[in-house]
Amino acid sequence: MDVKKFLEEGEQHYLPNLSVDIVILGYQNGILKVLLQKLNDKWCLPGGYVGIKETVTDAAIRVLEERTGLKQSYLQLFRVFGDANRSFSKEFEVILKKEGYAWHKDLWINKRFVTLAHYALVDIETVFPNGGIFSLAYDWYAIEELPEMHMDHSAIVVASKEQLQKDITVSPISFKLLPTTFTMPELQKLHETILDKKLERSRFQKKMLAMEIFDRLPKTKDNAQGRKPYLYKFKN
Amino acid sequence: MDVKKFLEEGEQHYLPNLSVDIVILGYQNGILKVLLQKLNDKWCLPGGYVGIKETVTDAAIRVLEERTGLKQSYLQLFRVFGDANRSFSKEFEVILKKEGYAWHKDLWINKRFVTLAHYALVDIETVFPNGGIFSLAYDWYAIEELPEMHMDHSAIVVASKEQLQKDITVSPISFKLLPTTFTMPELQKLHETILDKKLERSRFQKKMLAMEIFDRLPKTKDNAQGRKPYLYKFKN
DNA sequence: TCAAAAGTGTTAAATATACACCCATGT
DNA sequence: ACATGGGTGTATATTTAACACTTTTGA
Repeated sequence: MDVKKFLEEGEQHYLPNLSVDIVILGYQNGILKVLLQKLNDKWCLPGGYVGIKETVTDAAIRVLEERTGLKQSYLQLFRVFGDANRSFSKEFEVILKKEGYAWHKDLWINKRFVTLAHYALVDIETVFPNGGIFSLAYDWYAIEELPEMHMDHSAIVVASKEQLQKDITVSPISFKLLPTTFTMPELQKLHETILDKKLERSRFQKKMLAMEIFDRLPKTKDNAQGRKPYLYKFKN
Repeated sequence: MDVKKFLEEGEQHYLPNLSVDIVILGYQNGILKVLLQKLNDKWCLPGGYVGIKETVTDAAIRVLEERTGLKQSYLQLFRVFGDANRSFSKEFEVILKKEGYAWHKDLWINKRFVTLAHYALVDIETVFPNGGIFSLAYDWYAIEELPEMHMDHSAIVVASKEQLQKDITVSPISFKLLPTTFTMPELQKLHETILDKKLERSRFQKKMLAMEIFDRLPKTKDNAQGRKPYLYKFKN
């Protein structure tokens, strides 16, 4: 869809005042990262709108696929941001005027939007990022070193991390951030990164293995020195 | 606000396609109950819409107060129901025609609505129920014996109970369903009702007291026989 | 053969569970 | 005084935590 059509006809296709934002989380070099896109001079979360005949869940899946190329990922609605003056009107005014589109204040995208905030866990190496029709650029940012972001989007990122911290202690989902095969030390490092604290090696390993959701494969050899750890993959 | 004005001017005051539903939970005679209102021939949840300049949270608080008279209650958004064809158009058609209002299919309330499902915990004795402008009646129903309900509203009730079951095992909120003072046996009975299982007396008591969030008062005497249990109230 | 990292075991502490015992009250 | 229900203690099992020991590997 091109921008002109999106601006003029969008309100016929999407529910007004409702958006879907996705904190797409990846993990690389021991750092938790978020996929952001540049809009005007600041950054924002990948997002989109809910089609008039589209389920909210389907909208989130679609947006995630549009931005990453991934069809199957862990995707979870975790909060609703519904402040009374949540609006991108200022941002759109600048960018649309700059790009030469006919901006006017009654455009549907200028309205107040309640957003359904999701987070997604992806294997960063399998992602083919795509910035969408408006953004000038996209990039992965360390979640602890966010750039200046529009509106409440950095708060949404922070909230997603807090939610993820709760979720991984209850439910085994962290491996979704890793390649299909990984070692226990790698999984432990990931947990430590998410939880911002050291975990005890023996206990962590036992807890993970006790769930019996991982299959042990032969060994890896990517370590500088010391014993080579086993590789695991998620069962089924 | 009267019905005519609500129908004609509502779309100027509320966000379209977005509603707030609240599962208002009370506890009486050892039974968990939901406050429902009658719309046409079936029942539905108390609900409302989000004012154009109103926070989502404020909208939920307002709806809860409108229906119960309560200003301070435990209120929690727990899920979003966003199916593509969620609409009350059929219900509104019947009821509005019956009541003699000018119904037409393009009325804003006939559209598809994404609903933000909340649950509230209230002391049932302090509630002054109010059915709102459309309903013919309101009543407390045992959560296990729901009447026929509109659309997905019974699914929302069921989902709220599941959420509550998770929440009370993690966070001490159950007492919000009781009067300001209560006994441990009463609190235990409440938990058993919510969780649908028996709990061991000694352990339950110790767990509750270990949290140190309740103050022990003198005794009660409402028991038929046996030793009188202590009364407790929530600290602060 | 030694250091580093991974895997496993062993013991102690903390929690959870089951049940027993004592206390207060009405009949 | 005894049956009933409430409060507390105790002994056991289970889970969590801390740390030690062993194995594998590269230098």
